[in-house]
Amino acid sequence: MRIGEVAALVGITSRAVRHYHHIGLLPEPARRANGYRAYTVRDAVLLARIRRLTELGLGLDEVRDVLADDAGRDLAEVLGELDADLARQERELAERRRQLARLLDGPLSDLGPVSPELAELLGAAAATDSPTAVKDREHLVLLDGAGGSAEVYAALRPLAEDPAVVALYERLDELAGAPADDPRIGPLAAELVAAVPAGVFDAIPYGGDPHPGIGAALLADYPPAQAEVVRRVMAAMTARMRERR
Amino acid sequence: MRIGEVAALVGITSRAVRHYHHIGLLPEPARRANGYRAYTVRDAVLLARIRRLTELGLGLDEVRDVLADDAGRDLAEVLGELDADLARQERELAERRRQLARLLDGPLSDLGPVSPELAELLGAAAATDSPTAVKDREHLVLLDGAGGSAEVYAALRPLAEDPAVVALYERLDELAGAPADDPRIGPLAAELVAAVPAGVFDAIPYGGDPHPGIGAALLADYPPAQAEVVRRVMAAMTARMRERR
DNA sequence: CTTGACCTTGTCGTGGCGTCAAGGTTTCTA
DNA sequence: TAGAAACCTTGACGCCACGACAAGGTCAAG
Repeated sequence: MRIGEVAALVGITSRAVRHYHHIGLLPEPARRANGYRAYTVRDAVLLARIRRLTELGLGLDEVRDVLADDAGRDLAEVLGELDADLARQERELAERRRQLARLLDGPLSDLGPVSPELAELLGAAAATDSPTAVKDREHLVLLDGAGGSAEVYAALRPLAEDPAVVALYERLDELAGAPADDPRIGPLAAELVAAVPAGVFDAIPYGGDPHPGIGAALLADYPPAQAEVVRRVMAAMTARMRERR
Repeated sequence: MRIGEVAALVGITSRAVRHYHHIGLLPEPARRANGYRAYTVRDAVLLARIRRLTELGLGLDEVRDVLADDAGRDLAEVLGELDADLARQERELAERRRQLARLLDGPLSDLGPVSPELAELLGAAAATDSPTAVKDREHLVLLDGAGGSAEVYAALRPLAEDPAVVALYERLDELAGAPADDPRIGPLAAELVAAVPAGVFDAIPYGGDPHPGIGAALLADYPPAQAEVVRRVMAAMTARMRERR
């Protein structure tokens, strides 16, 4: 048989057969005078075994191992491992599908896919065009990906529903062009801190300061006066969280 | 933020972030004086979205598409396709696991994993060390991989169980060193053809001659006298099968 | 001043082949 | 008898999402 014939017989491509030669899985057969490979029935039988094993999901080097020790004992062992592997993959797949279903079930945030808990919180929040409010929500989305906790969201719920919070955001917006020593900074920071429900501090998982660069980048994201407010609010909050421990 | 910080924040590796830059999925941020990349919160938010999408199983170019059209419409569409794809993969996985279970359930042939139907037939066949019998079974295993039919196996069942067939194989063995004109060839071929149950011809799916090289290789697998017997048996069988159509 | 933890660019490797490229051989057909 | 179609040969690159390594430069702490 020529290579195309043996390949068609066992149901694979000639390229695959050549590949098996290349990696030493199948010995090179004799050649005809014109250089064509001349396959025997034995080669075809071997190829058929290779095909069945690869179709089960074995890698080519696993196939080589199985073919090497002719004993069926090793085959059973490898197949056992393979089944465990497939079971694991199946679980992962099912898990991803569950995540997907949860995403498709709820409303799709325009900030991308988020956890259903956060999506619910964002949906409950008062609608506003305030730029700082939008930024704040982006930060929530960011933390959501970094393992945001449903308890924090629950604790934030009353804050999100409070219509008064919109006014606070708007006062923050007004500081966009203000200098870093604007007199409105102090009072606004104090009011913001006071607005945060006490339960939030208990819910936030406190795992030590992560990286100094992150806080700096957060502040760099705001114009000077706003950054100063944010700095004060964060300082007050971390201080209060440190008290708790 | 430096690259390691933003990577840790969103839960990926710095290498992945650089990769996203390389393929244009994430724009290169500004550099500090020392050449380090300086990431903003916006970058982190983008990376978090990328991470969530890739974790769902999207490819990076699909992620790019989703991020490109900011509309949530396209996202739902892509996620729908993705779910269909995952469902397909899940079915394939389950199918492979079923095959595996069937293999592990029955006895493992020393010729490698075969369909349970063929395994059953081989188990029922009379035990023998005859080389031509072994070869014959290898051919069955080969055809099994090429979509062997359970009906053929059922039709062969009485032949396999017949103790007289062992004697036929042994007479074929004896022709190993004989010349191509040995007088035992004719009678043996006739008896072999007569031994094949009529039902086999109905069961064999006849799809025209596949490739001439295959038959030639089959004959080349035998010494001259045996090859002549095989040639006659096959000629008789194909002739009878052609009659049927 | 060293140590160690970062950062930079660039390149190779992964798995199982698919897909050209640039030829040579064989066989069928006009 | 020529030419086209269908084979075959070796060789090399592409895929996908990075991991691992090399060979440096940078920075803060002890």
